[in-house]
Amino acid sequence: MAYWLVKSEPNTYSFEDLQRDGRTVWDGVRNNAAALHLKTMKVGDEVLFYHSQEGLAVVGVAKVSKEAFPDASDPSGRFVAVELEPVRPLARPLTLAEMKAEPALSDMVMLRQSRLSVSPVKPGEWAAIQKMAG
DNA sequence: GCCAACGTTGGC
DNA sequence: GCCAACGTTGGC
Repeated sequence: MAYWLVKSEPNTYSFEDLQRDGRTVWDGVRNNAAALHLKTMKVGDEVLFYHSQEGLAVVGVAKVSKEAFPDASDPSGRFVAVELEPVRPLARPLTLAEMKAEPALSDMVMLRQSRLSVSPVKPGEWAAIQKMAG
């Protein structure tokens, strides 16, 4: 069981949208490093859902409900998608500023590589985030 | 709106 | 195979 973080612009697709839909195909990733992470995901892995551009906070937890399959929106056939389901919203959103200020999170991939849209989260980081979010 | 980070493309 | 130019993402 592994932990991940995905980014989405809430204007485009928010955590509320995921809760409404019940599940969604996480496609459109066009970055090799991010795609590699998608390919590594297993059913049941838990995923932090982060709102970029607007909100700038982790707002909920999702889980992988279907492992990597070819991204139908990618004509080259190189990239993959997964399917995600909502688990629960965080008790309160955990902002980027709070995460940056937390020493336990200083090595987080998403903080070190701000443009990466899918990144791994270490168990210790996951625990710290759950604690901070109440 | 600007700019830093960084991945990708294409000329050589 | 290198590297400059360019495009995209995302924070500020």
